[in-house]
Amino acid sequence: MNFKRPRGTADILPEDQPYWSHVYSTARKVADQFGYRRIDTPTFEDTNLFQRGVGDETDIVQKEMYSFEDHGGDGITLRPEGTASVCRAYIENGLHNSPQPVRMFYTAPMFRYERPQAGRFRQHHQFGCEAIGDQSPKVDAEIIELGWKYIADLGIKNVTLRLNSLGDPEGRADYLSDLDKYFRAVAGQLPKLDRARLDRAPLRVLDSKARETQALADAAPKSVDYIKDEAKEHWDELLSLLDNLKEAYPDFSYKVDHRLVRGLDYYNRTVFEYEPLDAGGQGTLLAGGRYDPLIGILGGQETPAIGFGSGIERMILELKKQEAEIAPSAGPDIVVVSLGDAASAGFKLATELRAANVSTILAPSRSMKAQMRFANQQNASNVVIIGDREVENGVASVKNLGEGGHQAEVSLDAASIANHIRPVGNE
RNA sequence: GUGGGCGUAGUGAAGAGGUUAUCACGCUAGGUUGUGGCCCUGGAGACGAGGGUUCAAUUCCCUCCGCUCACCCCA
Repeated sequence: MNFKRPRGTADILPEDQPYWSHVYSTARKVADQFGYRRIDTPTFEDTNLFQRGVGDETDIVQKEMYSFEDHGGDGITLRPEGTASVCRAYIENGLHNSPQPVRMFYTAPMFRYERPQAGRFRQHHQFGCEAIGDQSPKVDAEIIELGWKYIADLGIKNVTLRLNSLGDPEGRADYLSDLDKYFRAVAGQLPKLDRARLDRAPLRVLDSKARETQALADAAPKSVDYIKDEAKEHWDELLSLLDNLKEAYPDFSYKVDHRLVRGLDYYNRTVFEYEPLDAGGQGTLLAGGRYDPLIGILGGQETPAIGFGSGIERMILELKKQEAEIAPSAGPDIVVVSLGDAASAGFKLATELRAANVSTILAPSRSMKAQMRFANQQNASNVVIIGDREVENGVASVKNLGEGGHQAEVSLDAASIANHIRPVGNE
């Protein structure tokens, strides 16, 4: 009986790692440019944190959490998303005593019990950013800009930004009741699925994929027409800030989409989503919004906040789809090829080279030809060949594996050799 | 949870109701024990599981399992 990885999980093999390091290093670099500092929180948390934070009624909490009781009887859940944990950490560590807003980012695995499909897994990874402690629309714009720059710097093209405002909870009742009224009136034209949705989550009817519904949803009451006062000012200012972004990012554009709603309960006001133009099913690359009520819900003092999460697997899928150029992982500086009795001298030399910070792999004990082939497959820049002849004369043959294949005899010591090697294609 | 598609070496494919299941790439050993990429030769490695039909099934049928895509939902 062979073991298999659990459903919905993936082995990220060495050959795939160049994509992952590209995404991680870009995320880190962009976060850095915006002054977001890394935070790491535990992989598992108190189950109640997510029930309260994400929302008891959401699908995530209802049917997708990996929850269990530990040996001490505590309710534990593998984190299904990042925001609740970051807010918990903000409260628990008294980060409201730091200069506000507190800007933080994370990259971490998330766990949801789902049926896997393209771009969806039971364990997936997210890069997320959160700005906590500032209600200004400038922070909304900043977070949206950060997401834009991240995607652009990754090398992903043809992405659209959609955004919407859900207003504040107090003002939302009117909108929800009008929306409900509207859909009830045309319920006969809705597919069965959407009629069911109308009962449990009227907002979700808006982003239905059914053609019949979409036409009706387009004409439905719009959230942005209902928001007023501060929420309205906030929204208008955000839009004008976003318009300004076009100067710095010529490709930047956004579309207000009143059908954009988000599945997590904690959002208010701004919500947004980045998606490839030709997105199929699981298209969303990055999504987020403002969640001013959340920290209060979790027991902290009312603190405005906004953030986003983005799926790393989905970014990589899109990079591959767009055939983006990714730097391949580098081969070693040196492969040491040793013959017969010189093997121990070869091992010693490899050690000395590494001590001199030259990346060095020892070729396996095979024929000369096989060792050379090995060096080539490792993508090595140089081989150092030592046989009995070299050991006797205290030298080593250093050969560059580029086009010319220049070879020279060098004194058999790490310093001389390190001094003599070149990268491939730069002789 | 619902619905579609698919299960042959590591990967991608071919195959027939009946002796050693084919090909390519990859892996590995060599091509007279000192020079890689190309080329040549050899080797290892597979019919998802269980039942049924049949003299005979990897091939036909059923069930299960797995993978995959879509819906739901979401990154």
